[in-house]
Amino acid sequence: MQITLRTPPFFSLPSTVYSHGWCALEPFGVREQPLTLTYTTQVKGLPIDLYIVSRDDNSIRVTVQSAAPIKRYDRAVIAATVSHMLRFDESFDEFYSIIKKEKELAWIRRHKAGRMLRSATLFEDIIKMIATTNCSWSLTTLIVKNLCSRLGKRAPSGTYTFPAPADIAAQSDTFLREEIRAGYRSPYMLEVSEAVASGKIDLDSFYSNELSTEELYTKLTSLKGIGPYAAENLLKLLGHYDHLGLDSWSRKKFSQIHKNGRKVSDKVIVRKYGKYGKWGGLVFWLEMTKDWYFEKFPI
DNA sequence: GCGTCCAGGTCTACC
DNA sequence: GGTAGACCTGGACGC
Repeated sequence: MQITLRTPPFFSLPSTVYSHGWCALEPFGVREQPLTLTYTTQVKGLPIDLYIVSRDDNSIRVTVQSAAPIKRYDRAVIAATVSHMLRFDESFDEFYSIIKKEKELAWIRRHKAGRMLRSATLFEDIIKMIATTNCSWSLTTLIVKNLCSRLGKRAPSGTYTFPAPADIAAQSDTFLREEIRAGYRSPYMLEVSEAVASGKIDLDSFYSNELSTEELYTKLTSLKGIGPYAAENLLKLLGHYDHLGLDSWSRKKFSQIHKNGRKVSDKVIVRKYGKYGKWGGLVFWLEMTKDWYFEKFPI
């Protein structure tokens, strides 16, 4: 089955796929020539593989592979999932209008960059974000890979879906520590999974337009294991770019780009992007990753 | 090959 | 409110 979706203005599949490290975390995958974003998910319990490619006529084509026929009305569910992951529902007109005034940022417009890839659900993004904290990228990929292969559902291609909240919540702390290699993050992952699975937390409410960035930040940091770094980067995946989401890598990169490698305080970095208002976090991230758009993606 | 040290972000206890 | 130490792992390094 194939689904064709119209893309919004300023959309680029390569720029979205390589916007950050998410495309290297299962159940995402990337194939080259033509660039294809793959993702394993499920509709009504049926595991499916998605293959997303760009077309010349401002559209993308999604090829769906499944072990059983997909119902016609499930096409809308799949289309909504893809639109959500590629941020079709967000407008970047204001962002492009602001950066238009700056020559050094012209490349962003040229590359149609700015849309940051996200998972099918906020739950998946939260667990993945916890897996990025206080460890190497190789450990992050291992934890996520283990979660999928041990607790996800197998799709026709042999890849696995990301586990549902109840699937993680049903596990023991020991299992997550020893089999998933999540270490001390295990109780954090369990707590979030249990809260979501039981309905104690409604993550869909986090997408509400009525919530301010600060209200969302408070909600996110109230979750165990989510501190300033994780919350600020999750905010970006929720469409709020007011905060920078600083971590050791981006601090170092900033000092290399702007201060000749000299150490800089967070206050200095935050001040520099203050002029971009609510888009400051996005300008910061794009500046830090500019070389990815001109050289090879590092992961 | 083995042991040691370090980096990484968040939580908790303490001042 | 600010700070120190613990948490856990992979990788780098020295022997």
